[in-house]
Amino acid sequence: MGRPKAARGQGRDRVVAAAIELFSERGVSGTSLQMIADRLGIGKAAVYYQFKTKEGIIEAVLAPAFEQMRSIIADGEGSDSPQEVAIVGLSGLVIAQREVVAALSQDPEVRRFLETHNEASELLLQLGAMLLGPEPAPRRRVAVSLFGGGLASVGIDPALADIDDEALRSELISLGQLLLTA
Amino acid sequence: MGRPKAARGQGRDRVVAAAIELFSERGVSGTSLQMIADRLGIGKAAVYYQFKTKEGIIEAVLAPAFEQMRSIIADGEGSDSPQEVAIVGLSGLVIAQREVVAALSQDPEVRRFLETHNEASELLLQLGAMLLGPEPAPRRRVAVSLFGGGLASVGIDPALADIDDEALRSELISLGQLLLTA
DNA sequence: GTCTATAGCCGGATAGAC
DNA sequence: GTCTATCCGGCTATAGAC
Repeated sequence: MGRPKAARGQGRDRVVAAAIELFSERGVSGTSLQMIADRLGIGKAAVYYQFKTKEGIIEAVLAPAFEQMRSIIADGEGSDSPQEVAIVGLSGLVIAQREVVAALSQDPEVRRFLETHNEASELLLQLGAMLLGPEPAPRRRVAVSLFGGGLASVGIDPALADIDDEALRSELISLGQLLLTA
Repeated sequence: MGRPKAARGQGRDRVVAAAIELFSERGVSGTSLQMIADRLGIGKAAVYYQFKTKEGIIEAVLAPAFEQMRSIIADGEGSDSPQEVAIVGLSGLVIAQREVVAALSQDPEVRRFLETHNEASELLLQLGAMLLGPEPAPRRRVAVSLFGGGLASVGIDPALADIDDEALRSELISLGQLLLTA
């Protein structure tokens, strides 16, 4: 019992925070456990104490974003406009987790990770379906792909760093509606 | 003299073609020279005969895309609507070089490459300026980022594989105009 | 919880035979 | 132009001291 409960998990959280920074700067493949350890000022083996494998770190980095996606999907199921829910929800997700979303959707290593984790790919498919709606025409399908890919890159675009979160969020929602109701 | 001229450069071209495939599947950091050699059925040292460094391969992969960007910029300079030229030109670029464009704009290793090659970053800045126009409002700036990032991901989206090039190109142009004139 | 040390593998890159 | 062999360094991961 030595230590207060509040301290538990801090080590893990610090590793995850450093990993997010590095993943978005250098990509997952370009980030070594040594780099994560160096950024925290600890040794490589100390990182292994928190996570037994690099894949475990990837999992922990992605977890909160997937949690938020689950909640968007749940919201959409009770709604009469799932598309609207998805546009608003995903715009909020990008704002809330800029770096994570970038790593999430743009990194090839993460794509490979998803291929071996069907529950996660399933979430992405469901969100895609919400945006597409029933029997989408080619134009809508292109628009969904454009919006999805664009969202991720907006999250990390340094050229937009001066725009505050609320303004960015409302622009994204409005541009999403423009694209997907065209 | 032994060999017909047509054969010259074939070795290099084969390496570049294999590299493009692998870069878009696994990212630049996730692709080793051994993988490139294996895909061609040759040894690693044979790849080094064509390119002295991995960076040389990256350069050769990106070169045609940058060439096309230069030509878009040149077209825009004589036009009274550079924004239109950029939308049409970039949509065509995505179609012409789907995999290259993906690696180009989404890979962290390529971003690092660009930081050390100012001529290339300069081209991207000029294209960005063409899309933005003079004194862009925040909404336009977000739209440009969304369009740029979205374009790249449309190029590699397997869900759009059944849409033929000409249809995709015209949808992209039309969606680009919608976004950027809003 | 963090360290040093080490195992074992794979990375980029080079030399030299064929 | 392709090969084998090799160098050296960095990688993930583990073992064991503190």
